[in-house]
Amino acid sequence: MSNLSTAADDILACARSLIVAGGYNGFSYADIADVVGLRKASIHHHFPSKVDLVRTLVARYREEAEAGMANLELQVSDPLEQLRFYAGYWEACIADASAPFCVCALLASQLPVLPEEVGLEVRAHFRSLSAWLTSVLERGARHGRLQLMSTPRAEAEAFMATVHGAMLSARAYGDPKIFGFVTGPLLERLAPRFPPDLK
Amino acid sequence: MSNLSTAADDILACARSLIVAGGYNGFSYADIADVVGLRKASIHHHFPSKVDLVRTLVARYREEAEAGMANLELQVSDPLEQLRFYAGYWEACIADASAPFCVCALLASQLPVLPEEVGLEVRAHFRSLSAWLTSVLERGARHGRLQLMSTPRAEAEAFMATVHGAMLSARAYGDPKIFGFVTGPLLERLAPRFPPDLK
DNA sequence: CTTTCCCTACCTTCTGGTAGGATGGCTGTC
DNA sequence: GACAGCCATCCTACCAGAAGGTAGGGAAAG
Repeated sequence: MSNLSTAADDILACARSLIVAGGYNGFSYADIADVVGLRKASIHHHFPSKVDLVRTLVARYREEAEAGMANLELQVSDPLEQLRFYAGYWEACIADASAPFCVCALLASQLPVLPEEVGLEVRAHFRSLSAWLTSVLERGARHGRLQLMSTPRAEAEAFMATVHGAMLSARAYGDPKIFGFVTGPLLERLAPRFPPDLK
Repeated sequence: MSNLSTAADDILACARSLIVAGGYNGFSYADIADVVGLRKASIHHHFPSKVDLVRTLVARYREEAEAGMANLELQVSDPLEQLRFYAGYWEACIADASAPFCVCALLASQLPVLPEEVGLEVRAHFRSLSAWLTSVLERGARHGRLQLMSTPRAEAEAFMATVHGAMLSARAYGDPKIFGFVTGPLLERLAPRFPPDLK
């Protein structure tokens, strides 16, 4: 076991951070080669074309995201706490600059110029994230743990949009704190004014 | 008067729509040349470098935005109506696909790989938009025309983030209606439950 | 003795950008 | 009005480097 096929993983990790920084056209095979310490041709050995690389990168990202949502369902039962955890995850990623943007959100902004296969993966992530948020909000509303002002679906789309917009603002202002500044009140608003049970 | 220096305007308009589609690295001088019917070298005559082109493009975009805000202050007095107009403007742009994304929002997502001069303009737009939204919300709250749940500044940042995120979702889903689906409830929530005067 | 991984070397196309020439409209001056 | 000069616009032709990608060989592990 141990470090099986580290090279491919390194390449994917490097490409991910490069995409997060500048999108699909913001990096090249040469950029990756410089960072991981391989030659361009060796990158092509692992991922024949750029489309291959980015498609598998996004596919893996989606798997991780799905796993994260599934895990959150197991570990945390309270819907509000699930949302808090989700927002907190991104707040931490942005604060320590380890992954200051969602790969799919960034790629989605360039959808019109994305290779079709990549675009399909990106869209799928949006649907999956939206579906999960909808289910969390629906359950929270049903159990009186969340206070919605419209349908779960509408609140979910608004929640997702606000989180993505908060990432953008944090980047635009060059200030990680703006993310929490935006998502904090968003979560507060969803918390019930008079908690049905005292925690 | 009449069509003075139409060429430069054509180039800027074309570059704008190309940036809206794919960002700074998503287009080339050759792409512009194909569309406006000039040769690459002629584009360089009007805008010596790509940085020149995009910097003036964003500067002009900012001027238009500032003018739009100023005009809105003159034409519409009610803060809620101002916000509605702002959101409605983008809803229309997205629906007819004429400008399905804010140039600065798209460029902001690629800030780390943007030339510094362009980045500065982009950041300036965010500050200016945020400042205007803050003033609208502050005034609305003061006059009882808007119902805020936190400070005007916080609501302004949340509003801006949600609008940007809604643009992203509309693009990701390939469905212009999602923009209104997200921004509609956002505006409703700001509208006073019991209007202080009956319109 | 095949497969995996990585290499050097090379290719084609695209990239932003430059040099320098042709056209043609606007000046000022006689 | 004629004429020279200027300058804005657009062109062809070119360049160096970066883009994504290919061909084929060497080492080493199974």
